[in-house]
Amino acid sequence: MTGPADFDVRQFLPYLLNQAAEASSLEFQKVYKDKYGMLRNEWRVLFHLGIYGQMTASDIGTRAQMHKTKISRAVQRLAERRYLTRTRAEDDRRVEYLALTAMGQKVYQDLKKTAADYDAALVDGMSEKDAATLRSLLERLALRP
Amino acid sequence: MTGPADFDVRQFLPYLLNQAAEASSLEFQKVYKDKYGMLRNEWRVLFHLGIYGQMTASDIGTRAQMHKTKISRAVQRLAERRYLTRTRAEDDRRVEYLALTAMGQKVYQDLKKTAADYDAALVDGMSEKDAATLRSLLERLALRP
DNA sequence: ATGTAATAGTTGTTTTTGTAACTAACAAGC
DNA sequence: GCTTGTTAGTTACAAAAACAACTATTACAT
Repeated sequence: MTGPADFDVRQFLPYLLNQAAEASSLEFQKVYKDKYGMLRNEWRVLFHLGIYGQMTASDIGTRAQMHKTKISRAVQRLAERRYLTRTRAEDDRRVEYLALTAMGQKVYQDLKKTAADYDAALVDGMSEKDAATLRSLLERLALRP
Repeated sequence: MTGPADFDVRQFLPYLLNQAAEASSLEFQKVYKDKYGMLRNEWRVLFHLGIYGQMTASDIGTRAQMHKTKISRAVQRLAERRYLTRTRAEDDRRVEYLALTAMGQKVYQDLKKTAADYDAALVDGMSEKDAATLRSLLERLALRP
């Protein structure tokens, strides 16, 4: 039985997850940063709009588990760069519909392709099965309340 | 064959890793933050010293893949709280040996125990085998240059 | 020995984030 | 209709991270 007494903190999941997340984000981060001047939160908002089309800031918050201030600022910057448009809802004037512009779509497609390639490099050497297990467990950990 | 065209960005490893890392860090973060007023980098430095005993800031940097400014500031705060002591090396006066005080050790032991419990909760419901696969793949991703 | 480079660690400045408080619009109960 | 509460989103301020420049010391080559 493995108790707390001989627990190896180097194997602590939050630590391993952070290490892996930081390391694996590094290379891809450079792409959206250097090429498009984007921050991580902006990339997240962008790809959610790319996937789902038009949605509100709250929708994004729910889907991406992002706080509303992060979204608010990311949306501002993306709007400045003309990657998205904001449309006030007519039935509920608190709400704003967000959608990518043509330019935003192009950036999304480009980044998505780069992401696909980079993802392939990351799982290179892993078995299909292990990679699938990894993704599924990560999803599960991410959804944990 | 799965090409970039139909790649689902929601399955992008860096994204999943960041989501899982953020979510899983949350609960534990509160412990070292609220109970000991520590930041993540301080917790990292602390547990490295707890594991390896005396080491230099550079050693920690190598082991934990942390930048030296992060370490420098974390060490400062830990020293202020009397969780560690700094000893100038006699043979090379640029170097400082860091080691936990008795109080630092106690904090480390307490956090380690909490971490062990929390880790157990995280893997609860996973098979032993899957949990092991997860840790091993994370380690591998973390070490990627 | 002496100028050049490298290493250990710190400090200063700028960006980003986190937290809380805020405005505006809507909803519901009485 | 008017108070109370809720939701959408923004803004202000404080905390933290990133990045670059810095000091001090040692190593190395000529």
